[in-house]
Amino acid sequence: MTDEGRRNVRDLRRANRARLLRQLYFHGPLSRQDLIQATGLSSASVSNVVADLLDAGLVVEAGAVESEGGRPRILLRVDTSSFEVIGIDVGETRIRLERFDLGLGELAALDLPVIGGSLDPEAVVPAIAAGLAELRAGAAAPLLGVGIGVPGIVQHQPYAVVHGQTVGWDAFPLEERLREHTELPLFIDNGATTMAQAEMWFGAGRDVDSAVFLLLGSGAGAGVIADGAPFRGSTTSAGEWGHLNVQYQGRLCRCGARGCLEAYVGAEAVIARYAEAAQAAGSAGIDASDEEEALRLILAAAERSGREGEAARSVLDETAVRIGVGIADVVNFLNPQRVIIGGWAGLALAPSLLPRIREVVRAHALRLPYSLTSVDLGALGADAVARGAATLPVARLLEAGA
Amino acid sequence: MTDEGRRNVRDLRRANRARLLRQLYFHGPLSRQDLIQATGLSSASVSNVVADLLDAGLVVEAGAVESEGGRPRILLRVDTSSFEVIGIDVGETRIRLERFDLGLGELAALDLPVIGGSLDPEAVVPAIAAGLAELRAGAAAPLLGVGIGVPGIVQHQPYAVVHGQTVGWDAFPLEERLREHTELPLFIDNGATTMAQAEMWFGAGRDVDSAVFLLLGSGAGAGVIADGAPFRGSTTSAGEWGHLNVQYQGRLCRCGARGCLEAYVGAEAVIARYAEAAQAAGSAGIDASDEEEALRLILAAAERSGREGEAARSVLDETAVRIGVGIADVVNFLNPQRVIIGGWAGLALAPSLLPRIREVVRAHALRLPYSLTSVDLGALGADAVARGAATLPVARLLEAGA
DNA sequence: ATGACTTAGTTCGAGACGTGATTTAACCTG
DNA sequence: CAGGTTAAATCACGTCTCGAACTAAGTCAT
Repeated sequence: MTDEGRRNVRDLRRANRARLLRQLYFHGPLSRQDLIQATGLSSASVSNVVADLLDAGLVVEAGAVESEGGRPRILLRVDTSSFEVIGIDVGETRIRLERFDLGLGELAALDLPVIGGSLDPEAVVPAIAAGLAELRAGAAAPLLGVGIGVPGIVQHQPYAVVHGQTVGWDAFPLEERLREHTELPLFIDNGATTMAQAEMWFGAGRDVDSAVFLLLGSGAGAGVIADGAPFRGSTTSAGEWGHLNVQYQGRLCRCGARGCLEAYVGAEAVIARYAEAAQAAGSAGIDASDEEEALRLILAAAERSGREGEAARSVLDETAVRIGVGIADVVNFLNPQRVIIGGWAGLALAPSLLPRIREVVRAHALRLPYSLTSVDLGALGADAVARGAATLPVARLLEAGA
Repeated sequence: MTDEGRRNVRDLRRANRARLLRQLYFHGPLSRQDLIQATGLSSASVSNVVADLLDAGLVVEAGAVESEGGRPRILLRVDTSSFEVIGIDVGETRIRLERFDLGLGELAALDLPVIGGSLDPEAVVPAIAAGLAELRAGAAAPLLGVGIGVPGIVQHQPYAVVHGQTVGWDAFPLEERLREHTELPLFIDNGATTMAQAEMWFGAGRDVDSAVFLLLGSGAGAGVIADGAPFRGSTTSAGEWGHLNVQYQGRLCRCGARGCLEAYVGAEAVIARYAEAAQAAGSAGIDASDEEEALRLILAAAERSGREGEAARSVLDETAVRIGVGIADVVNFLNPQRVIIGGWAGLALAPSLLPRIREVVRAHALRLPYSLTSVDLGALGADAVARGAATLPVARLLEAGA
């Protein structure tokens, strides 16, 4: 039904240029011969299109492969220094800005703490603007654009508006507000989706084309990749994994509903549940300055014997069970080739909970989709959201082929 | 990452031919002028491509539109009599075969009861073969193919194998087995997906491009449409809505897990739950020869006063609540523009339960995705599965443009 | 009835593209 | 340095879409 697509011969060339560029970006360096093999185009066309790309400065020669009796193959690669991009992770506990080259090699980074643990959108805009200015100062190549991952649903109408129901962002016009501070192209998307894109390009999803990436931080979300591309639903709100209902009339979630997964498995929820359990057990609970430390203390407590350890182990076990059930839902409903757990809280919790999580998934998923999937940890660490945000302008470039 | 797509100028023509054919199929009859508007192609190209389609016999002239001072526009439409297709619904309670013209107008139908309420795959194959032979007898045009909707997960490896965990089909090689009886092209897919396709083309999804269709029969499944096309996951198992976990350690589901939605909302589950409730209340329960009658009796009982009515109302109310929660999950996670309830049980239950279902969805869904969606009844009735199956060969024709 | 006007559809020449065949380039071996 | 081998560029050809010119088929005023 979409009215996009090739119409005339020039669109055809654009598509073929994009195809070669993409191949070189993800599998380069390659020779022209390799490109013929990989794309099915004729040698004449590959020569022509490569000449285009060389002229545009997007691709450069990268040495030659040693000859085996004939003319040696000249290798080609994307010139990663031809453009730079900026990726921003607007998290509930901090804002992280990073500058990358076109190949997503990190060039500079900046961490801004969120003041008072509250993500006031009115404070976020000037913070990002200042960070952007600082990062741009060192750039050695034109900036392709700025990608931003946010903790909420993004609606393009046509300028990005963010609905962060759980962090108090009510239809905040982030794109328009940032537009006052910069003329750079802006790409705003849900943070879980950007994380998913980063893991697909460079991490745990490199070798599949359908996967679900769980972002466990203060809350819980997911990025869904289908057929190699982000699945966004009719707005971009697909992937609100944290608000699957796992318990009828269960715990109250900060979204206002009862029984959401996020009310059990996000860092905020785990900490709250531990506080309740500790109180019930008559022990002291924990005293931490922030969520990351609190989570570390709970994990440490679980190693100890006695009532305190018992409470921590029980809270963590239920966390694993709820995550496992949530993953089984995803496996049954979306049939991904892989489920990847990421986010700072996910990366902190999963190493010790993974066996239990897998056990629960096995018990609750249908046999066939279960047999075709696996549950693993993210490969990129906690900066995957910012890195994935930076892939957005690059993806645009690869699609356009210029 | 996909390696499909246009390469040379002939592929370009094929794509444009497909584009025009598709436009005529869904929005015809149209004049060449309308096609220029709709596709953005030049008048010259439209003339050429239309000439192709006329030569191929796929399109015919269909009168003219009255002139407004100039030469009248000649209308074009797809010749629906140029091909016929067969669609088959393999349901848990019956097998339905239908023959259609290319425009999915029904030409003939055949209903085969499932003997003994058990869907033995070894009995299904000869039944389908016999039904096919009977239906083909009356065909007046070449048969484009046979589409089959089945109650289970379909894996193409490369011939369709059906995993119907809840009906006891264990990797049944349906395509190979049917191949022994017919040389017609076979298109096998999950029944919920075919129903979704039918509703998208001709029913409740005509004006959107992202929707979820719930198939409530003996069990419960869903067909997911994203960007106008069926979402199939890495195999075709996406959409196993009935096995979302809605209650930790809840009722035992026939899939073997506990707390699946299907253990609460499928006809089989509703009848079982009513039997338990009636027994607990000391009333007689129901005595019906099949599931459809049983469901009717329960709905009728809910209209009566007294303990019996009370039990029925309570069972139906929980059914509505569970369906509502299951829909809220879908709304949050996939962000569809519409959620449509279909299937014979869904169509029987939903009229009376819809207000309660909507109330529960509202309470459990996030505000934004809730505000962008609606929950409604299917528009095509219970033969949507067979009709949707028949769309599969047609979809192939429209994609190929010849 | 006639001719001016209007709109629909076709034809024509130009420009762009991809392809297979041919030619040129660059290396190796003896 | 000649003969062989493989890579890359070039050429001639066919196909495509497009804009413009042209033909077809109506209406309307006179």
